[in-house]
Amino acid sequence: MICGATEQYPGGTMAESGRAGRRREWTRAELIEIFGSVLLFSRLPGPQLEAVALAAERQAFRRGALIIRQGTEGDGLYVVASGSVLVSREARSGSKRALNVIEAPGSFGELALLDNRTRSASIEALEDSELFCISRESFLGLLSKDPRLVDGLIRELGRMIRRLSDQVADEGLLDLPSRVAKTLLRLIDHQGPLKSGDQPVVALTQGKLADLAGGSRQSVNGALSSFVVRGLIRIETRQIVITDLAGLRARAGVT
Amino acid sequence: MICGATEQYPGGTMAESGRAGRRREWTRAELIEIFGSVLLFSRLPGPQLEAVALAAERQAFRRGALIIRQGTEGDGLYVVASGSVLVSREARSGSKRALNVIEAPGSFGELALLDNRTRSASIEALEDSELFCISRESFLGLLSKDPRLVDGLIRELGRMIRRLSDQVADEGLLDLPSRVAKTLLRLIDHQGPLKSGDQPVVALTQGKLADLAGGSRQSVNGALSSFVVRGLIRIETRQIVITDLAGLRARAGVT
DNA sequence: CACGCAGTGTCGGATGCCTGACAGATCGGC
DNA sequence: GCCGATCTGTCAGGCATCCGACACTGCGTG
Repeated sequence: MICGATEQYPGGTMAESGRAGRRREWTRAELIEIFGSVLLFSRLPGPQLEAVALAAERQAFRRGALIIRQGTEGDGLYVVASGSVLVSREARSGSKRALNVIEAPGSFGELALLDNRTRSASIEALEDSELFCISRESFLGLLSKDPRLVDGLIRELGRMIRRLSDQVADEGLLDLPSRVAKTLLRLIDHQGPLKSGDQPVVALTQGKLADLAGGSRQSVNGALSSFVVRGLIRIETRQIVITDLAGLRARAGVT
Repeated sequence: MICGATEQYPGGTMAESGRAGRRREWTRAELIEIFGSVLLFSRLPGPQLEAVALAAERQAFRRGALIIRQGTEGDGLYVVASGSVLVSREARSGSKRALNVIEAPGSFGELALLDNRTRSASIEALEDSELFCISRESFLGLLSKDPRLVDGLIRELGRMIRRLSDQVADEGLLDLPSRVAKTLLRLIDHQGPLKSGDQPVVALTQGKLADLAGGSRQSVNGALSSFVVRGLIRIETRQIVITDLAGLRARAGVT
């Protein structure tokens, strides 16, 4: 057991459930495609990518499953191959604050590579998802063999810092509706460019969106309703469709 | 002019003003001491530290001077040799949010090394301060010559991420008094261990502390007053003395 | 197919925090 | 040593947001 708990399907087979469901193994080409799309590994050529993928342990999680519990031991880096996960921190009081959503292809757990502290956040699967887990030891081995990985790591960390600085600054500087708008924009712009004609979609319950925006579910619902009135978005169950991207940008106060 | 604007003393000599005042040049030993204490350079041996110091341009700033303006061009890394600086972001509206205080010995501007974007935050001198500025070009040169620098950079970035994650989570999860308490704790624990007998001191005006904690000056003042009543702190002009560290930790909700 | 649970929409009261205002204290420059 | 600017302390009014409550909808599960 390289990467901690693996009993993600406690006594049952994985149910096919929407687009995330997937039982077959990945082909070599697919793996290279996925790992190469992760910023951390983006500088690596094909063969090295394959080596990374080989060092990883495949794991699958159902929608809602807890992948990492904040405060526990664990030193693995995870690559999200399919599906998406929610990064959140919880206070002693039980209330929790969501920090980020990571969609395939993406990665999380980079911090555990740098120090040996306990997990700083909890990770939950937003849909049925498949992850690849690479132990700290394996990663450091790869790192020493290929300095291009260092480059990717630094870029990844830099991006995280910019994002987090933004979030801290927005918090308390913007009112809730603006924060909601900004959160929506943040979520759609780090899911790649969309196919032409399609409208960007944020697939989250309003509750989780509220955790991300730092407000109560009710208030976020109110903000969203006001956006609907102005034709900026359309609300569907478990997801929000952006119908007027420019208008939403304006509402968020982005130039 | 390697590191941007340098006219920090517009037509005047630097006034001796408290502990920060300092006119003479630094000795080689002092430079090594300072640079070696910066996490970014902590892994480098003496000779390399000296090389780094030689690549840096010395600059001095008066209390209150604007060192970097958010949104401007600039690619230098700064080392704080004496004094302290405030990192903050401002919104279009003019209101600003302080992110962090960096005291000597410390560094800022690491992000500019990673990408070529404009400055993501403004930097202001909290006291008369002396900085050493290293251009991106110089730094990358040093980086390629000594891989130990990479190690330091990654550690530095990792620490920033943990700190920022904490801040985002606290925001909106804690009420203002708790946030104020936590901000005070954060400020004193990354200024090194104190001499025995001394009580930790946070040298900030209540206004700037409010910017850091994400509240209004008035509310922060109220929170501080309540701490005084409970004997946790003592308020002096332009600084706050922690008289009951354990009590303050409890108030912040830290175990 | 029917039930249960999760998600959505909406109220109204309670309140923490902000805004604006002002007086006294302290600092720093002339 | 004086004076302006900065900093601290405090109050009252207003409002954004939270919280608890409840009805309705729709998904997925047995």
